Amino acid sequence: MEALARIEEFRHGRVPRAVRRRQLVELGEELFLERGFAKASMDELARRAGVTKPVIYELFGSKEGLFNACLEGLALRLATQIADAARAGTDPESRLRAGGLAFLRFATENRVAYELLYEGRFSEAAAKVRRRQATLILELMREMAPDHVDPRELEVAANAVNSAYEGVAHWMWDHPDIPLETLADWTVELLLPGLRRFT
Amino acid sequence: MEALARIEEFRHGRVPRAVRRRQLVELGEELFLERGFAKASMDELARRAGVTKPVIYELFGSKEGLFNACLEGLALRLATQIADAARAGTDPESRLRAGGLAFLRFATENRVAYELLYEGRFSEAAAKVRRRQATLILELMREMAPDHVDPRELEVAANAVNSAYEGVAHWMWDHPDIPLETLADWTVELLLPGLRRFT
DNA sequence: GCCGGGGGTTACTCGTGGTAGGTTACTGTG
DNA sequence: CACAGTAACCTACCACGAGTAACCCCCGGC
Repeated sequence: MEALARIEEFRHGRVPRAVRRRQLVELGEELFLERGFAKASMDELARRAGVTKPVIYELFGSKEGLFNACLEGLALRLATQIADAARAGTDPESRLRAGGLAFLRFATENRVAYELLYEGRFSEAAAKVRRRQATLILELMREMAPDHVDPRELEVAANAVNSAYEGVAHWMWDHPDIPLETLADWTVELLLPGLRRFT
Repeated sequence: MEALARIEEFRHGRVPRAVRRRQLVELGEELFLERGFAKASMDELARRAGVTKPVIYELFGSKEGLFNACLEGLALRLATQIADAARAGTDPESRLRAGGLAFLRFATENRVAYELLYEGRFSEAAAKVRRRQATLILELMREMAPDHVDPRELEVAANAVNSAYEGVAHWMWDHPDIPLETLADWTVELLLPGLRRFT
């Protein structure tokens, strides 16, 4: 902290790599959130950071590289919020309920950020995040599942559950009048019966 | 047919708007499938069509406009295949089974096309296609649903089902060893119990 | 024969991702 | 204290792609 403060005082705005990197990721996140990936310009980021482009390219290699770095934090926040909520429950139903609710809450409170996560399927970053999410759900399910279930089938179910919640989130954005909790309940009621086999 | 053939003979490659339009949509579809939206260049499309860019812009207004036009056909094919399959069944279970299977089949046989449909959530076209798909499922469900169910809840369920199948399709691409029919069965078994309330 | 308009082209602008090569400020070493 | 060496940074550019203004040319109808 105090070390950072001292470092920030470098004359001429000159700053160590690590610090500049963090600053750019932060400003980049803002910019991507405002404009989306395609319309965000590296020139503008450079302007906002009071730096020139080669600095950014030195640190991140490419626009996609910067994008990946910016998604890191977002994806982590999402994953931990869901995991924490789900693992607070003990029985399968309460875990699904809590996890789903946490996800929908995240989706409302960070709508733009969440949309950003899934912008551009071609971005390898987005695909990775998607997989990570599904894996997390898979882990959570595995913790409750008996041994005799086909692991492949469990995997498919985890993916389906993940995507189903995504779909619900999209619907939710178009219908803000329906309370989030109601939506979470509906989704649980839809998915839970089919999930009982895995518990 | 014969009228078209006569028209194609126009000297200097000069051709009526409607014909040029169809040709460009066809070539555009190819190009987008090859390169994806972002990396497909209008200059190249123009080259391939043996035409210059202003012609394209005259007909479609913008790159997104062309993209929309190209998605039209794809989305239509997808929707009709699912609808036909689903409506062939009589009871809810067989309809879900048939519809889901049709979707997964489409996803395998037209993988690139399908990915294209969902590339770029910001593309209004993609969002529209997504909504249309969900609406189709909703229609199919409504045909079997009793009167007492909350229409909102039904809508949410339709979206969830749609997205769940999307997720399964993605998993499928990463695991080609699992037969499509098995996957379809698993998905039905996962979703059907929760859907019985709506029948 | 002339003229109106549909179909097409040339030749640009402007913005943006990306880079080569030079410059400045700080740091450790004799 | 001079003097590398290096980390941070900048100027000035390139290539390329979306989109456009202004012009052309050929055909059918009068």
